[in-house]
Amino acid sequence: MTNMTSHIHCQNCSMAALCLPYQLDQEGMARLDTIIQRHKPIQKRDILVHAGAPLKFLYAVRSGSLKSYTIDDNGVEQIIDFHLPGDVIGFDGLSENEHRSYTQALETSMLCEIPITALDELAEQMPGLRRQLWRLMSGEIFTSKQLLGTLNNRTAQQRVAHFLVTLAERFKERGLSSRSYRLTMTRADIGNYLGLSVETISRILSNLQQEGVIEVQNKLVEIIEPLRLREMAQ
Amino acid sequence: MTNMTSHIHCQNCSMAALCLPYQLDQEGMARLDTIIQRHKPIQKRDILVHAGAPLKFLYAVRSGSLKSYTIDDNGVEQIIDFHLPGDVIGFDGLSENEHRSYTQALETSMLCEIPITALDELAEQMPGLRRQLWRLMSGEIFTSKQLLGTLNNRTAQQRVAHFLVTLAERFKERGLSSRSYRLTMTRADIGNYLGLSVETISRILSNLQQEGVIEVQNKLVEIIEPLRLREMAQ
DNA sequence: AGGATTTCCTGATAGAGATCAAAACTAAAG
DNA sequence: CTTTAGTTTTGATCTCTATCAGGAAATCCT
Repeated sequence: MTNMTSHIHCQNCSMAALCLPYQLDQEGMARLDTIIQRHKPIQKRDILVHAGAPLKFLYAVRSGSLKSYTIDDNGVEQIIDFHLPGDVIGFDGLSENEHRSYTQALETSMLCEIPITALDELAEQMPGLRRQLWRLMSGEIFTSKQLLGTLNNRTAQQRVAHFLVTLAERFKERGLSSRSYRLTMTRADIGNYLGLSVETISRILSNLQQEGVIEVQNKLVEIIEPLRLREMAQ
Repeated sequence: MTNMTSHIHCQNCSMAALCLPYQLDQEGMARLDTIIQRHKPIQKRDILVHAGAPLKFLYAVRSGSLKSYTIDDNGVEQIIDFHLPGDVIGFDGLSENEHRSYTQALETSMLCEIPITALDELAEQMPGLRRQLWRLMSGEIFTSKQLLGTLNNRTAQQRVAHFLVTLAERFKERGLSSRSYRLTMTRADIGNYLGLSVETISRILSNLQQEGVIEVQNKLVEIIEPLRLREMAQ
């Protein structure tokens, strides 16, 4: 074994249900597993993919978290996504065969590397895999369009509440606590993503704490009143 | 012939290059054509699909234009997309097998109806079709994420300029004039989509006209200085 | 550990765009 | 052709959040 993580397979991966193997049987998982490489862990601030680089692989997050962002004409970063375990990175690049955004680790993270051409061949033979690819892409289309609605016509407090609720839901899907979690991104990242200034994020987190809806201690968030928070998000 | 439009086929459709048949050969187009139904024209204000309805078909726009929107908990409409000829409607629903948004005609429009199950079977056999489906979905992911960046951290004028430029580009792709076109949506629709009030849209269109960048007369837009407009969009 | 750097918080001010209000215009319907 | 409903425009005011500024806390690095 050249790789200390080579004992990890789709068949025993806890994220399988969210990831590509969803609904595949044991044999299907085994076949998918053969084309997937376990990527060495990447460290905080490391960049996984650069915008413009040829798209050879999709990446599935095994552990940790990352952010994707573009850089506009003025050199300003615009965060478009935060990735958690089970998420697949790179779908936005399929149409042009190159990555359309940068993806950077927010903490030490483990990834699976999925060669596109092999995946295409496999999808031809496996209807379940094909359907799951459609599901994942479709879900990404839906969530990003829903986010549009969230950002438009909503106050700063509603946006932040929505962000916290959505994160909680995502952690729950992954078998983690939806009541308390750690933010791996900075306040500036959250602000950038939601179209708000750092100061506004900080103020609103403080307000939500004063109102007893959440507890915040640095990166740690505890949701005290989930229902009220959900109401605030509308 | 029971249908006055039954002589229209993918093989002679002017939108084929933007739509599903992209890169298919004559035989491929013919096969795709057999599963596609020509839908009867729908009138302005008619609703093509309701959010929550089971997703049996995708729709390709042949002519006309439509808007897609969700309705939030407060009953407020949130427009998430405008569809032009060649666009495929319904990808956001694949993940849950039901439509996630309402789609309404902005003017009399012609549509092609594509049964999902038949499309899946065809995609299994035709790598080119499969790849085009991926392209279209991937493109939709990219553009909606890019729009996020456009709405965040941008002024009202930049948003409107971006909207006008993007529309011009889309018309150009479709072989229409990118210099002058007709807006089929209301100012209120544009505002809703861009997260701005009707009044702001109206004021900014007036300003752009005063500055000589565009001419607006009711629904008709003429772009006088494309480069300056593009600059304004950043 | 100790200094350096980044991140976070809080206050004060200003400005972009929402909202309120009303009139002018356009399109649809009788 | 007249009426009516919907859309667009313009003006005045107000509010939310960006920006500027300073300091506190946390984290990184040697």
